[in-house]
Amino acid sequence: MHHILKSYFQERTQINEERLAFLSSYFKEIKVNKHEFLLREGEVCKFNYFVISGCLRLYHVNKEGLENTRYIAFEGKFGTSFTSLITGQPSIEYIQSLEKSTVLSISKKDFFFLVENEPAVNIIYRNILESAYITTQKRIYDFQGVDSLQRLKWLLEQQPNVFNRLSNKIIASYLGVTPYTLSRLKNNL
Amino acid sequence: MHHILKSYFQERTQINEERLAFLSSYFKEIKVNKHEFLLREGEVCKFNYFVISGCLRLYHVNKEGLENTRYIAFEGKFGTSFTSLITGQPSIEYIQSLEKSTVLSISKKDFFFLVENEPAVNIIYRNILESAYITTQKRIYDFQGVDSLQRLKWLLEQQPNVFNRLSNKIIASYLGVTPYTLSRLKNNL
DNA sequence: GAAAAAGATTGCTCTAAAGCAAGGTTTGGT
DNA sequence: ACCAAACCTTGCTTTAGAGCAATCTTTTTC
Repeated sequence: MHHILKSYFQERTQINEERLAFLSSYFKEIKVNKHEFLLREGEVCKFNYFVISGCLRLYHVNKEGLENTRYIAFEGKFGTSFTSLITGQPSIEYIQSLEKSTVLSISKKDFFFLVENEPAVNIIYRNILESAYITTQKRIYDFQGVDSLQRLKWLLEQQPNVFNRLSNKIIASYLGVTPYTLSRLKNNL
Repeated sequence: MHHILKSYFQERTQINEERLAFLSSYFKEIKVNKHEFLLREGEVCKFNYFVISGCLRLYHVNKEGLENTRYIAFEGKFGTSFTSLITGQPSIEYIQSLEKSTVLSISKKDFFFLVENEPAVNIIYRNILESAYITTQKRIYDFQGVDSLQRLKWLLEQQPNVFNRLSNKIIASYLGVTPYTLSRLKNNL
């Protein structure tokens, strides 16, 4: 049982060691290389991932071939394409590791079994959805109608990890600007 | 008990008449005029609303005074500032009726009581959060890096109610363009 | 550790959409 | 039904950021 997963549950629920050991038995540790894919567009997402080290990126490629990054899951966070996991439809987004990473993987079936039958996981799932709601509301309001320099400053303040650990190409696709523009913006910081 | 609320629960859960009657007793019908506010920026949100007729708009005003509309709840939908409801923090967004509307209101306390104690409401809440997740993922991917004409076409296809029932000013603030631009775009449809 | 590939920077040009102004239209209040 | 206020449209100007090309730098691979 990984101490990062343990803390994650203990910070958010009252759960005893026995239940923790039980539910953690459903997670399987996997190692992924930099730039490896855990899900590709068109595939149905069958797993939820909890990042132990490294990070996962959720992104979409539009018809013009333009990449759009929606979320980065760093260590200590869950990350998956919940839209595909929930609906069972093929995913429109990719899940890719951006660094050599270790993640815990749990199957969709097991995850939703625990959501129904293990109160702590029910709380965790609600928590994930609520956090996603709050984060996305913030992102919509802070991005729309705001110029790119302000968005960059927002990122620096709100998500310093994204700015410090990831390449400009990824940051640009997160901010919704071209790498050219991002490069220029950095001169104005 | 309102038949629209009844259908809402029956479509999403297995719930009997008795439990339905019980939980519906927590909702109180209120009438609001066009352009009336149910929540203003800075206030803590204390209610969840279910729209019977008319519609509610969730929007934010940024420091430049620019309005940004995030969500429209039409009849048969729940709508509130969940971020403020969940966190207990003052809301950064307004809730305003855009038409003469009838809504069912349930207090935050009662709502979360039912989420914990009435399985159907627990399912409904999860359902609301999951839908919000799916909708917002879609919106982020379909809006970012896409020009304004394509966004307008998307709206027409995905949310015809927004296009048909609301003023251009509101539609523009939903699409993230100025009313000038929207007016011109409509010539290119 | 060298070659290749991917990524970053910067000058220049181009374009989508913002911003302003003025005139026309619709809506709402009394 | 009338007046005021809000809203919509359209011509003109300005601007933020896209797109391309060339060069430089860092990272990956064998």
